[in-house]
Amino acid sequence: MRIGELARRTGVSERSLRYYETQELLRPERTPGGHRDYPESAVDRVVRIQELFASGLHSSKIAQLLPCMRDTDGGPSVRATPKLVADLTAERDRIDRMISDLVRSRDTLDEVIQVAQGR
Amino acid sequence: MRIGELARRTGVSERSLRYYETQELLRPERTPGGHRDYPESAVDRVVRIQELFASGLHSSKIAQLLPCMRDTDGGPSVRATPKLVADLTAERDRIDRMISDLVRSRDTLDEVIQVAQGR
DNA sequence: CTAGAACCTGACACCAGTGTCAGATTCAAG
DNA sequence: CTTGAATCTGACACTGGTGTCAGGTTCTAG
Repeated sequence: MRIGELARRTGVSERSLRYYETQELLRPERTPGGHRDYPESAVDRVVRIQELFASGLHSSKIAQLLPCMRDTDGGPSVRATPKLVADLTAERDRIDRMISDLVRSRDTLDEVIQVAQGR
Repeated sequence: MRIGELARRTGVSERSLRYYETQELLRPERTPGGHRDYPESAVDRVVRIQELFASGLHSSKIAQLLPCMRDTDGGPSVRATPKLVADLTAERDRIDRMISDLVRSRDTLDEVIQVAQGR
């Protein structure tokens, strides 16, 4: 599929999809004329990438991580190196802390909203 | 208390504490010589501010939000305007979505870590 | 063949909180 | 008083994913 359709279906801008390619997160085929041609599996992959970006991972970590995920492209999943596992574990813990912050902030907002709306 | 101690106790840099002041998130007293002098309650307040920043709120929203929180300084809490309530509700929903993303990312990382570590 | 939509590359800008440095002033202990 | 630690203001840089624009090429329906 072409970049326009992929953008539409994932909600990610064409600009970002091209950026992902420079970061080696996506490797679309090319038509003879040079247009990008993505496989169907790219949709899921892009959604995953977006989630990981939203979670604060940098593109280089995501690039290392992707080949270790299964169901990415049906391909055999590469096993993460001990170094990468250590990095990912640190990210995991950071995400845990971030979730805690978010929950506290949500509670804070809820309280203010509730107080403001009548009692 | 002085800025150094506040920084130490909250884990927030002095640079950031000064920045918070320009954004009107903190309003410390000043010594005759011009040094900042924070009340004890500033510690909690700074922690809250950090959580809110970490949750993606911008300083202007936080500045509007803070006076509506209770326990901020023992002072009477201002009631949020309908406009502000609408904004905060949108933020709340955004935070909810962010938490969902984070949980999914955490699950992704957990799976890769688990696969890599023996079976 | 042709027109318009879609796509290409490359470049510049932005955001907004934070790090860091420089040079001057204030504070507090001896 | 002196001296070293702490603080002050102001300025510049960075980060890294994304928006946007320009100028050119490819695709596809009629």
